[in-house]
Amino acid sequence: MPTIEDVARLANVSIATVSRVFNNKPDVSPKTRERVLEIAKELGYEPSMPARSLIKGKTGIIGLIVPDISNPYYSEIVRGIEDTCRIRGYNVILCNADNKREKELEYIDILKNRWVDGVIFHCDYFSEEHYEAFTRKKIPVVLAGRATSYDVPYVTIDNVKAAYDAINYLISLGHKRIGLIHGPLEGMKETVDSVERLIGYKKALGEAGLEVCDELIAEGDFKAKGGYKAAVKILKAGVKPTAIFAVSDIMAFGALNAVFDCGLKCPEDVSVVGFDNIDLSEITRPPLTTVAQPMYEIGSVAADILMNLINGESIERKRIILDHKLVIRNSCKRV
Amino acid sequence: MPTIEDVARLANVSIATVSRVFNNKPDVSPKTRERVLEIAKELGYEPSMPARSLIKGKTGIIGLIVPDISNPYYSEIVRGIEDTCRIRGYNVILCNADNKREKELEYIDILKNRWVDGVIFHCDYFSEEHYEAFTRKKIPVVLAGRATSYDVPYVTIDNVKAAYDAINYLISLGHKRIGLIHGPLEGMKETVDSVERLIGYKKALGEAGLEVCDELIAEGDFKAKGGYKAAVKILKAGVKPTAIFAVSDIMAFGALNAVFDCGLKCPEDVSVVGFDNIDLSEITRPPLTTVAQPMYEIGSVAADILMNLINGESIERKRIILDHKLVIRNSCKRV
DNA sequence: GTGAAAGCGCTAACAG
DNA sequence: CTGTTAGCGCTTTCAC
Repeated sequence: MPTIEDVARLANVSIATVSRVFNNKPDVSPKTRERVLEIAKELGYEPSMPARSLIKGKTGIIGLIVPDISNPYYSEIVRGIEDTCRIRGYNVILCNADNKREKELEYIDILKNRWVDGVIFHCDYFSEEHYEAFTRKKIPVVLAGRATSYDVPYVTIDNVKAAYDAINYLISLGHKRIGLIHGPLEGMKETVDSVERLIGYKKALGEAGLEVCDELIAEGDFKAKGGYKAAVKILKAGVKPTAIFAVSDIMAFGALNAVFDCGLKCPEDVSVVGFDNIDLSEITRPPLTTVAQPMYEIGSVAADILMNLINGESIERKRIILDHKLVIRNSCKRV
Repeated sequence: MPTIEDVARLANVSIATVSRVFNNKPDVSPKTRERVLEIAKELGYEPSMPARSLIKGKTGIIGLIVPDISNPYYSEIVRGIEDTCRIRGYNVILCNADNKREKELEYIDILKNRWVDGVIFHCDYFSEEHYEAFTRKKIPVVLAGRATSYDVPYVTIDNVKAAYDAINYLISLGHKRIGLIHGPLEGMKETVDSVERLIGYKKALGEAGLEVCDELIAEGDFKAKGGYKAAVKILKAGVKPTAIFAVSDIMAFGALNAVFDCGLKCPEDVSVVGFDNIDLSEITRPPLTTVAQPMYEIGSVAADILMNLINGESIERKRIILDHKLVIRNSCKRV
């Protein structure tokens, strides 16, 4: 590995000059610049980032903490983040934390020691402990896909409204007994997807004068099997639902199968609505009607905000609510 | 941000001693150690990784170049890699390269400048150019999910055998007209998944005395829509296939729908076999029979090999072929 | 325009 | 056991 000194020696200049060339500083004569570049190329020299980081106090790296990269919802967000960072010359350190407080805190620590310029964080519930950790360590942070009342920038969607829209659609189709499959509730903290969507669900029912029936509400785990089991539970309950709203597409996939396995048909007997609009949601049979949220954009916007924050640029808005959209396919029917 | 010096001053010791404490060197008196630790904790001091990297010539970071993290197949591999690295104290820089030579090379460059200790690489075809880049820059590299004839460690499965097994299964069920949906062929380089699986397909047919019919072979793009189109093409061809083998589950999902949309039933009229065994493959209707490959393990083993390589430990085997397994569900039927 | 020198925060001999 | 010192490779004054 050639260093700046090797280049300087062979080019008959000082290391300061080489440094100037590689930092595009103006005061270097064209001749010298050319010669330095030539020698550097010959040697295959390129500046060492760690050395640069040490002196500048910046690494050009951002940390990314997500629950689980193997989940399509997150991997799409991550895609948006990485793409956006790449464009602006940042690299991303990926951290899977499985929503475990302990792992998250450990990663925050590690990232801090690595001098990352900032981190994008995604967890089910952004707690005081999290806020404390970032604040104490003075790490710029933005939340992707999660809101918070703490003074931390975030980009997400309006989950209450999104669920509300989905249920209203079902109601507009004449459904009266609508089941709901939510995910883990995290002690009913308000800023958790499932809780917010549950609120939207109840709100819509309430406004339509429909009763909220506990038998129609079941807990899943954001996985297909969990969705399946929850759907079976709802389907086998006393009140026969004519529709089921699962707060994630993956769970909706499970629900779709549960419907069939219970000897029913979707959408003829039971309508199903999902949430997320992941790629695969259009290839189920029937194609899934779902609430689309812009995963890629959530990641991309979050990354942009973080990088602006890092570079001291002013942020117009710290709390960004992106639009969701009901994508109507063929899993719902008028009753 | 407190530095080692701050701690040294307040603890009344030299920075060398503080360094010793944080590197668990033996020759520090328990008293001193304790005092140093206490002060460090008070100050919230932890060693700076960039500084450490600079002096040690190692960063504890490994680079990870994959085509696309938002693809479930890759994200599962990545999961295995990250988990395994985490356990051994390494962090991972994630790079999406979309199989674009240019992006890959650029990332290799960046990772080199960042002094990553090694990289795990995944691309459709490992070319001379790639090999050259890693060799010239002296970056330890291991391929995950891809074989090569170059002197580079890799961990993958036997794609020829895997496809061969799948087709033989179909043949054993009495199928004679078996369609194949492959992915892009990359100029027919041998070490490409699709090419290898195509070879296995032909081999099985050949051994069974069945003819390879071009009309039964179509190209997809590893996406559901591509699989759908390819399946339609095969289904509408002159020779009516009784089975279709798609070399990825996602394409098989598309094929499943194509079958239905052509007014046929799976498995009654057409059997379908996929490849990968991603999570979702068991929730299709019918549940997909598929060739399972151990994505997580591929990543995990590749990471282990790389870290051993980095630490100069001897590698028992540089070329690891993990087992695949035919997972029989309900998408195939005897004819 | 260019060079000399002082660090960035840390580790690793080498003394004592 | 502990301190002193010389860098790791680079950027950034401050002179010339």
